[in-house]
Amino acid sequence: MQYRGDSGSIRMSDVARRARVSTATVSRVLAGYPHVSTETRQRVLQAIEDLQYHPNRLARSLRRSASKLVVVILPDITNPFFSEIVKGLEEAAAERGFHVLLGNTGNSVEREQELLGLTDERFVDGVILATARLPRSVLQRRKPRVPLVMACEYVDADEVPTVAIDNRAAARDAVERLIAAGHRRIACVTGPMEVVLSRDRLQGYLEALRAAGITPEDRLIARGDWTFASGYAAAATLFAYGPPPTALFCSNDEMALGCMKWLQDHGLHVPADVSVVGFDDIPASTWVTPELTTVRQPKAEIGRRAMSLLLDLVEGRDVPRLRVVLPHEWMDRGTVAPPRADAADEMSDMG
Amino acid sequence: MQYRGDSGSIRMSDVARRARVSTATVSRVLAGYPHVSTETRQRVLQAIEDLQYHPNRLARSLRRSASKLVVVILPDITNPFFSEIVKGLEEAAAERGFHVLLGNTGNSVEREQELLGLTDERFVDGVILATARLPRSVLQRRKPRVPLVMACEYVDADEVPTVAIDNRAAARDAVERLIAAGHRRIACVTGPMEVVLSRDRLQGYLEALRAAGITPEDRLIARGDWTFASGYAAAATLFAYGPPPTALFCSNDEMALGCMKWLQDHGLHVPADVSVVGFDDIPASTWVTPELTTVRQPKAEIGRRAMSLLLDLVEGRDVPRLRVVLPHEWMDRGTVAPPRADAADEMSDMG
DNA sequence: CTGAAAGCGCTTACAG
DNA sequence: CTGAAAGCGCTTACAG
Repeated sequence: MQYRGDSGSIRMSDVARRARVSTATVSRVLAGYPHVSTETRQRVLQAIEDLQYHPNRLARSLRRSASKLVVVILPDITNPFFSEIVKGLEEAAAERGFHVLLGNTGNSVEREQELLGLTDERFVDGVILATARLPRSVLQRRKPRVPLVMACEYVDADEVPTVAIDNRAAARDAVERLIAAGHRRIACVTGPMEVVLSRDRLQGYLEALRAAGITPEDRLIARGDWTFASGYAAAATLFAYGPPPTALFCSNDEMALGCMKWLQDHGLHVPADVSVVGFDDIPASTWVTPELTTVRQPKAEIGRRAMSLLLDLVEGRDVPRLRVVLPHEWMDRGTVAPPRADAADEMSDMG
Repeated sequence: MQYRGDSGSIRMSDVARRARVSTATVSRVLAGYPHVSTETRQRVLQAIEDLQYHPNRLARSLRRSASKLVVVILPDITNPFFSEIVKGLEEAAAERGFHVLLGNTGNSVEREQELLGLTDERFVDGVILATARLPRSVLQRRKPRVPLVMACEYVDADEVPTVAIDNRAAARDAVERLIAAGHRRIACVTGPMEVVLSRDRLQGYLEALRAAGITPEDRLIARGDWTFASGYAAAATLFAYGPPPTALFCSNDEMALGCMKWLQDHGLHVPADVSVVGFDDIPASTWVTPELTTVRQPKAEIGRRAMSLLLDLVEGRDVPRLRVVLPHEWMDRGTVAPPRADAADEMSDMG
């Protein structure tokens, strides 16, 4: 194939020979080092141009022991939530002359390990971890070869730098809004319980109920796995028996959309019959009718802050705080309304 | 920070010293080279374990002049279409012992150049290009340092390896279905005209119309940029004046969803009043009600084939064909119906 | 079975 | 202003 023809890859020494200088000089020209005579510089530049020379980045990185490369480990690029996070990460990296490469784990622990391996092998200067399926014991045991910052997720370990919102408070807020609208039979669709975020959001839900004097019911808590399909299935479960919930609080938007679909498929109107609240504010939350009411995470900002924290660590700067908590925002759209009067009646029967 | 404490990174020579062997031997153990005495192997393994040694991948790659790393350049990870492509790519890479890292251009030509630069600098062994905003002249002028395969997109250049569907045929098929359902006033929402894919799909649309003896009307062609918002805006344009279309053929699903939203917001029913067809078959196409009828691309398969083609080139294997065309599929869901009788009447007036 | 030595392609003190 | 030389951390013929 024509692509194998690079066996004779051009090296710096080729440029040096052509320009009749040493490689040291070529290197200096490339680095923009000031003390090089204009004439020599010209010759070198010309030779580089003639030869279409590109420095070997592997060699450079090895020598400098810095690659100016950061890897971002994502659980699932399928999840639109991460798109904006990545945008923020990339912005902040570009500003400081770093490249970012994305590693997709597809929720596989092995892939996550493999990608973290890239950092053990010092192939990159730093890593952003936007997932943590890896048991936290493993994460703590690792002695990081390069700086690591967690975005969105966190581990309880004291010293892992993290940028995220307060998930518990955000969930509590959301459920309080439902309660304020008059709901009392509020169901919760959670994410996988192995993920701290899911536990936090469930926690917030429970806190809000208790604070309002509502006793949580097991039957009103359904577990999903973040996907649309799992939201759809969760709704089916929640409406299977017993007095049905009048509102659903979902741990992410995709599951909330799944719930809405199930409700529509079964002749229930949102929000007239059932209110639905999501979490994250992904683009698709405004693609449906009615548009989804949700808790917005400042995604781009999380990305920017996480990257800038990481690069501070990479560059050995002084970092004031290792944990950054960003504010969430209530996006009041079309899926929350007061419960129907008859639902309220039922409720007073129960009370 | 604790993270800077790696100044004294463990090298192979440390392992060698501790195991009382040469680095050559350590390297052999690591490589699983057979002719090493069991005893020596044990000592080396123990030393590696004790020291928590990880080989420096930069050094290894430099020496071997192969990194076992492939970079995938994506226009926009926001686009769910690419998620499944990536899944296929990763599967095929993993099978053959390669890592894949994702590079997101965010539709920026500069970012695309930068990422291609990574290949000039031989940081990776190969590259998959799932976008090509770069003018094709540039792409052809480049003498690739490492193999490159295009996925989905293509350039007319004869010799760039490509895996994709036949976009023109797929679009023609879709529009023929609408015609078969009785539609004659069919609008088209295109992607950006700089992108070949958009031009191909528009071409297919025009071919289908002409083959049915329908004269294309400029006013029924609206240009979008792949986003939901642009689909929404396109619908507004198409229904602004003149006899309204009875069906919309959209160059991707996200724009189709935007059109559906506009129609719903304006009291028009899909598909009773207007039929809508998308392209790609992204997950969200089944999140809405009714579910979107669309043209499915075999995304995972495109990914797998593209990667396996790339790795064949990387490994210098013989490659039978440089261009692979995969079949598309018509996903008949809920957004296509015959036009209303009155719409048909209007039409005969025009005919 | 094992080691000494060269070399992958750069960069960077150290001289001059 | 410029070059000779050492070295980043590996791997791999070449000897023995």
